[in-house]
Amino acid sequence: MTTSWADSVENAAPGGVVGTSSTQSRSAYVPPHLRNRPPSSDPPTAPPSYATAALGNDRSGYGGMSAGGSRSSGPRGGGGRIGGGWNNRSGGWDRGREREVNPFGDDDDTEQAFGEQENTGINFDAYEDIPVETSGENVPRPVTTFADIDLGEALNQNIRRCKYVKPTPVQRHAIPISIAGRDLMACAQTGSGKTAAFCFPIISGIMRGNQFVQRPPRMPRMAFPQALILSPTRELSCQIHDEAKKFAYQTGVRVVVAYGGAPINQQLRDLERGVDILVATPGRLVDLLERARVSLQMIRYLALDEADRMLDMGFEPQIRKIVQQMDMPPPGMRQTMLFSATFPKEIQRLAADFLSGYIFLAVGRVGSSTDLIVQRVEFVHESDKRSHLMDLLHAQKTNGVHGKQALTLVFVETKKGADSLEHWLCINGFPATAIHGDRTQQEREQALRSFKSGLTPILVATDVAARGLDIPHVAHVVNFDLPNDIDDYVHRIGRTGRAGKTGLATAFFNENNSSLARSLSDLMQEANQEVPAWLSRVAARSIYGKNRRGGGRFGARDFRRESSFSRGGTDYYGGGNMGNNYNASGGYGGAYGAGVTSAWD
DNA sequence: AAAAAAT
Repeated sequence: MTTSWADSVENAAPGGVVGTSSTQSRSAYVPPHLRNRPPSSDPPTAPPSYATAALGNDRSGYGGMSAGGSRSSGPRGGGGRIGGGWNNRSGGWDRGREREVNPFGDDDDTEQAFGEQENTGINFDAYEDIPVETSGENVPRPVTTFADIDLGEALNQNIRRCKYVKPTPVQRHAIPISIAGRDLMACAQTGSGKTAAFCFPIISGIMRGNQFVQRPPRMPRMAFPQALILSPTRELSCQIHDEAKKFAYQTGVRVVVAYGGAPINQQLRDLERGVDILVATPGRLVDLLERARVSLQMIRYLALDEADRMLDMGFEPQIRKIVQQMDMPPPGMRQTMLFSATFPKEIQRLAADFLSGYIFLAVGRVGSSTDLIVQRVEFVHESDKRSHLMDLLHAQKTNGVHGKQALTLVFVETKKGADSLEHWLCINGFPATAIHGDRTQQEREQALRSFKSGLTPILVATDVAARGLDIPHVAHVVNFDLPNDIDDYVHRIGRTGRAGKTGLATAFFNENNSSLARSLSDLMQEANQEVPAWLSRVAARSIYGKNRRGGGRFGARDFRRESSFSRGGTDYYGGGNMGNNYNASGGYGGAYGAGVTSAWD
């Protein structure tokens, strides 16, 4: 057995790791990001607060719902998987059968692994004064460090391996809320660390709860996940799965992904080996439920990423089926977390069906409100779009950033449009690829890889790529065709300007987009962007209403406050009896060295 | 009207 980098870290980490059976001597190697850190900066292990925190999510009372009777005081699933302690890594479920793949890929060559990460130069100052609004009853106080909450040593190690030093604003608020067992509707720009915000509490909760959770009924070939994470696209589910695997590494918490377009057999095998957290797209999950290969009766956590999309017309029936018409415990018996950058009122109203006594959390729109993304709108007739795009691409050809070609993501309206634009770009000497829902899953993943690697630095995409995908180094988002919904615009431009980096978003506007004029103009104004005079004129004439968010710093407001406190929509600090406001500043004091980053997803 | 999501 090779000495993994992870083992070395563990050995180097002070604080007395409980349950580590050190049968062999390990080197005392300290990885770069942990050097120069005083031992005292490590989170203490298992402070007394842990016991009380654990009560917060004690939803084990729904025992009556499942068959099979007796409460199990021991670990479930056989094999003594958890063994009652944090950080039990070697015992149990994976013994002999498979070695858990190190998702950090740093077993042998740590330096190289970290050298490839390009997360220096993060502009923490840009996040200093992010406004935060919470509403709901008894909102738990936010934390300022990961150590303020005991997530468990194994998870803490993974947080360190990810080089997350400070929680992001959404994490500071969302993690204590979900650790306290509360339902949550969270509005925060993708790229602000949402994935970790719901994964950390889930993983931690599964680890701590395992010895209390009822053993699932003995049903061969039926999987009983404790957490379900749903997302609207296959690629996003993959991405969440990859992230969750990192966070869950050597915690004993098993993460499996299931989505369409890929052979189901491997997914079935993965499920049979055991799953605690299932990441899925809705269609494939319904399939698995109908085949009776997955049961939701042990679900303790439900997370919907891009929740407003999941509840819009296209997805709502499937989501209702999964959440309300199968065997999932009802609200109050499970913990539900909804995340998105945008949350229209009407969707919030729908979402209330899935929640119980929830807390609404809004973190100021990072991407569009901090000048990190420069937004431009140009009037381009339909017939001129291609040559105009060509001009843009020519102009930026020379602007490669540190040797790497700047990536350009071009959004179009239709799948056909994506194909034809890709073809046109290619025959005109621009290395482009395309992604849309009519391509095979292989083609989709290939396109994404080829784009990320810079092999084809231009990606033409439909809205399949609009949400959630984290593609580093996207310098330019072009809205070749503007969407009809301003929320889609927000998600699209959010593919650039991530992790504190700057980005450019160019929109081609013409008479077909007049319905968007008003909201686009308002949005840009709020983000301190230069609004062209012609756009202001079109917006002023527009018969379409003002941005339904009512302007301001948040992607949405708690609709529950709307009726009693609607005074023009800008009064976020109006002193409603259920509202709380915090200022998120104070955490990013600049105490970071190169290569150390916060948890911007 | 379009896109996404099961086979």
